[in-house]
Amino acid sequence: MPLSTRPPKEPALVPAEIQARLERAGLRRTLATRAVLGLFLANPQGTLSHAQALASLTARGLDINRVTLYRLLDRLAACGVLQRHANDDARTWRYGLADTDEGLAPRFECDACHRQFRLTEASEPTRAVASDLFRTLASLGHQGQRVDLSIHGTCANCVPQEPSA
Amino acid sequence: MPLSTRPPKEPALVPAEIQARLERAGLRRTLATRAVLGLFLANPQGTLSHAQALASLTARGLDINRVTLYRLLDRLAACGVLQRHANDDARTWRYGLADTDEGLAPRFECDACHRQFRLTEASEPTRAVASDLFRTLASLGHQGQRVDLSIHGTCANCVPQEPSA
DNA sequence: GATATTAACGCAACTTTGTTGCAATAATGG
DNA sequence: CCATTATTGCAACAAAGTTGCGTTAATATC
Repeated sequence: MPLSTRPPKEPALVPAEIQARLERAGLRRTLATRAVLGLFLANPQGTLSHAQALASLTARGLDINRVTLYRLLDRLAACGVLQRHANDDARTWRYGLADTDEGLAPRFECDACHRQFRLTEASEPTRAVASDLFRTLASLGHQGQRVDLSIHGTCANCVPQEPSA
Repeated sequence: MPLSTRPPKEPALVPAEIQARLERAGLRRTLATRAVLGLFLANPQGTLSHAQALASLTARGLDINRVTLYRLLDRLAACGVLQRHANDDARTWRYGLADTDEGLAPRFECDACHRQFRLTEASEPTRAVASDLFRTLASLGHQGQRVDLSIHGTCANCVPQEPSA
């Protein structure tokens, strides 16, 4: 069941990899940091906008200032825990857990409900294309560094054929 | 020589495909429309932000209102002549000629000079991945509609090893 | 060619999203 | 416990894009 609607569970254990990045960056363990991290860990393939994250936090009773959240998300992205990218449908940023392994998974966004998640099933071909592109770029004298693959469409929940009610 | 710095040439002939789309959408042939179209046709693989387009127009003596340009770019995107996508480095839109054929050309953006262009050379393996992704999505119950592939890196002009001066 | 219709334009005001300055607070190390 | 300094909250700011509305000018029709 992809794109679950249930709210993410409590903080959860912080994976060693992430813990290490936080420490290396000298980030403190504050209430906000743990809550936000918990948000992303509860749905590792999903992405959240600042507004969505704020709403989730508020919904669970955490009264985090909007500026604080902006800065926290920035910080987490800066130290490599989160990955930030532009939302293609609005002038906003979207954040998701950074790939800890080599996994370069394409992002899928539903144009109806605007939820996003990573397509880990397709990370293999994506990797292949990435290296192909890097080769092509190199032959032209350019230097490729980061490949970003995203697919827009309609998710299972929003496909008209499937009433699901 | 990719990413030429020279200003695009004059209006140029409007390809039939584009002309058809303009007419189908009932767009009028105004000074602004022709000028903007000329901008993109002069560098078919490149993309322009609103600000860049406005600067180019102003530079060649055309005093187009900024709101008018916003609306014109929207209109051209709406009727399928241009393609709009979010700029990954700033909260802005970027416009480029829409692919007329089936080709899904990845976009390359130089993180140093922020110029962008389409990598037409790499469209073959990319095309394969697109249909592959659609299959994967379908098997999960989702419906893929549009694939967007972008690469960030450093372009030949900005690679430190190559002085080029 | 004159006239009516309406897309396109220009201006000003507004909205959304994100950022900055700064004083107050609270993790963390000793 | 105390000092240090990352983090927070507030308010004010800034950039990019949008909306309302009266005016201009393509296009169609006579």
